[in-house]
Amino acid sequence: MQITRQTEYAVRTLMELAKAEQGKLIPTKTISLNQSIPEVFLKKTIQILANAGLIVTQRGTQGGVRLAIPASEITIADVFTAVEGRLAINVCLNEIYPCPNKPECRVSGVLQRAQDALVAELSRESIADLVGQLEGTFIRGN
Amino acid sequence: MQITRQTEYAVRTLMELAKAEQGKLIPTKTISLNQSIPEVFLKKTIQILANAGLIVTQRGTQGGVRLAIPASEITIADVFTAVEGRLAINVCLNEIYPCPNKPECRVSGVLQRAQDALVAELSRESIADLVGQLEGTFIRGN
DNA sequence: TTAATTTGGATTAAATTCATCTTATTTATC
DNA sequence: GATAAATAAGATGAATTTAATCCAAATTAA
Repeated sequence: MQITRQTEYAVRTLMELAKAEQGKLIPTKTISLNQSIPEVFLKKTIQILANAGLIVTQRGTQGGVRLAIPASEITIADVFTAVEGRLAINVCLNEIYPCPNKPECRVSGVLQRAQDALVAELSRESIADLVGQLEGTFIRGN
Repeated sequence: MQITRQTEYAVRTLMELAKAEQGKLIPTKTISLNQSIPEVFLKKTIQILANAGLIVTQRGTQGGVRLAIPASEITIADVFTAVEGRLAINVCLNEIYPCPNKPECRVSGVLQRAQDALVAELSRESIADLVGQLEGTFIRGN
């Protein structure tokens, strides 16, 4: 019942990018050093965040990583979903899971409500909130 | 970010006992069959619940398992804690974890609030609620 | 007292997940 | 072309989860 290290790493990576100058590319190594995240593991995390459309990567010299959308539009719940996949605190809450007695199952009922409460809190705050950033200052790159 | 199968098994085990006649001993095998829980694995779960003081076990012929306290006094959160240990959705939320910048860390802040919301929901309902049982009918054995 | 039943507890093992490391490739810039 | 940096595939080791085996201890009934 714990999030993985990678999920926290992802949140901290996005915070690091949010704190940087708008649109500026930050090398993975810098994030790794600033946030004490194992570099090679961070690379994988960055790929995940890029595939999820939360960040943009740029190869080559002067390359690096930057936010793809404003930090104020990335909720913590978004990060969780990007890294861990669809959030489900129990197998049975995954719509793919073939639990035969789903509608009337009272266990899944409680778990669903608990999960909803969790997600609501995680959706309440954005990366921008975490770094104490003012809104409306993001300039979309191209 | 998922509970273990064992935690769900524990909830279902307690529900099974709550549905039984008050104070009646139910053999592990019966619970295993009724709830489709691997028998040997269930034994371990039962030991955990017994150590947590939620159930009472009795060896020998006609032996089995029964609730140690009224089903209305066992919340789902209690079961989670008994099986998974102190509930903490991130390592840093464990008071033992030596995160140097705990007080001002905003990540742990969000996570703490999310966890609180989760626990609140899990504490709202008891095993008795899950089986739709009337309260006040429990007779404490000796 | 003996046999049957049932939990207790230790050990082992398979499967999965986590976290990290390795190595090589591609891309961009100077 | 040399260099810097991301991309990608995959290997590895540790931890966790889930499960199975086996034998010991306790209790009850015949």
